[in-house]
Amino acid sequence: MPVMHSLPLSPMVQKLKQRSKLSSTETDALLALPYRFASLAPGDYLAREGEKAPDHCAVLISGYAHRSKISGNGSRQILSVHMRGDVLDLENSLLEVADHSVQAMTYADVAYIPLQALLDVAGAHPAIDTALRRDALVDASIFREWILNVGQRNARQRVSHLLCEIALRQKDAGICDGPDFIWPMTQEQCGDAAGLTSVHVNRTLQRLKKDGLIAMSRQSVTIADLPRLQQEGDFSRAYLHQGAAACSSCTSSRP
Amino acid sequence: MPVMHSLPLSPMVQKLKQRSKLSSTETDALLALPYRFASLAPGDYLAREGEKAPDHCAVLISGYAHRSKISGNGSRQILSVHMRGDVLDLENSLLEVADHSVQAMTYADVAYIPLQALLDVAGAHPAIDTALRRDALVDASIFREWILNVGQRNARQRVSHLLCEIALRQKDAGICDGPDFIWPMTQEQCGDAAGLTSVHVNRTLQRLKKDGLIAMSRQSVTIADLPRLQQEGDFSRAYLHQGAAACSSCTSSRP
DNA sequence: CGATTGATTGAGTCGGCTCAAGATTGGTGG
DNA sequence: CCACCAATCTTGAGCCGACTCAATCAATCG
Repeated sequence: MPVMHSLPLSPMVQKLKQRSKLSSTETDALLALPYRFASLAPGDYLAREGEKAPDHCAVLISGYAHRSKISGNGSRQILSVHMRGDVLDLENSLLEVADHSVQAMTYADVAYIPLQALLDVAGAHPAIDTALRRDALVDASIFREWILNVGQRNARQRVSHLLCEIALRQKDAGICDGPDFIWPMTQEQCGDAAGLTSVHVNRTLQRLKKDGLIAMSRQSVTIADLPRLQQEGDFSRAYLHQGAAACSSCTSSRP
Repeated sequence: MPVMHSLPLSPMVQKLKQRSKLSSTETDALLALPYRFASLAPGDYLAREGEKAPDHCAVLISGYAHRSKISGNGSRQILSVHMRGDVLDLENSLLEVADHSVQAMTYADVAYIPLQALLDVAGAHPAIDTALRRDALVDASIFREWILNVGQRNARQRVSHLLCEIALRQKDAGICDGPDFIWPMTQEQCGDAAGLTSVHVNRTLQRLKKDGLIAMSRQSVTIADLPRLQQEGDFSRAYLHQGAAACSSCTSSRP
């Protein structure tokens, strides 16, 4: 279990600071935002496709969540995966009606911030406004990479790419550091994220194990050979738009 | 052929007004923005993946453009299609380095607006800021729908869905009205957008024709049976977020 | 006019799906 | 502590949608 911060919103602030410069005044303004705390169980909804958009914005304090849409024939597509520090509902809140659902994937804690309070703080501090806008743009960049992932890559590449993204983002978020990281999804969910069936995900993961790229236990994954997994998954971290802090040794090689 | 407005930026203003309320002062401020006019040929780049993000923002005045990314094995994924009135480069400009390319698909006219000028106008007029932010969120919503499209639907559904989206958006943009609309893409590009090969797109289109859903000539498509095509393509226009201009909780407030 | 790009057609192949049956695992209550 | 149940994971066999590889036809344009 992740360590609980004395200030629940600090993971969010930390994340925003990685891409945008924030003064201590601005940091304090964010940390002082009002919020309502809630604990969620796996499957609990933060927003529902088709319903009126909520008038608050949720920040993930611990645990994992995902966005998803359901197609007409009933199949589910997972659109993104979220973790500690991620801002979840600005996407839906500023539009009239939610175009996708947001659900907890694990037990999770969230802070609901009244939308108006967040907008007021952004209005008072241009740097915060920029930081939030940039955060939304990075989300959009990740969506674009996922279109490429499901549209152009084969099963092995898709699964490898997803593994790399979750691992890298956990590292960036300070959730874990070494080659081991938390794998919050079932194979079914992994399939829904990659546009594959769970059966095929299973077989693909087995092959990755056999080839010495990863090792899995129930709740976590060990990446045995990150450079090779990145290459296999055609993964380049550029789309995550993490600042210049990126270590060149972690960057992969896409021509 | 679209009528050239005396004020080149008016298609953009028109589009923003469909989702956000703008006063005449704000409208005038947008129309008075400085810009540099340019004519592009098919294939010309507005931004290149991997290059430093441009310091201007492009507005499409006429013609069509698309966003794309190239995968490691050289295949291209088209991420979105754009038409008259669309704001193109805010996505890339506010981040350090472009994560995708933007190219003209047809002969096209664009207005390059200096980024700072646009940001200044947004800073001075909260409603414009909201409108631009909402525009970016709608783009993100379309990305999400495309993930669902390539991830969960079969070839016939994907192509039908794409046809519906282009047709509906052209109608919303006032480019055409009846069942006929402009089809700006080659079958190759259609394939890259849908995650299919051009060969399979060809066969899929033929079947749609044979089934009486569409009729095609070189540069345009006639949708013979829109309701049925929408049903075939599992298309619901909700994700385009048209007609949200009355979102009371959003319009009045914003930093 | 060739030359080039885009559309069309055919035949053969395969990656990932479907369907169906077990094997593990984790949680629950007696 | 064990029995039981519900998810989840695993494995096998067969099939099909979409791809690949080629060749041909049609349109556009210097």
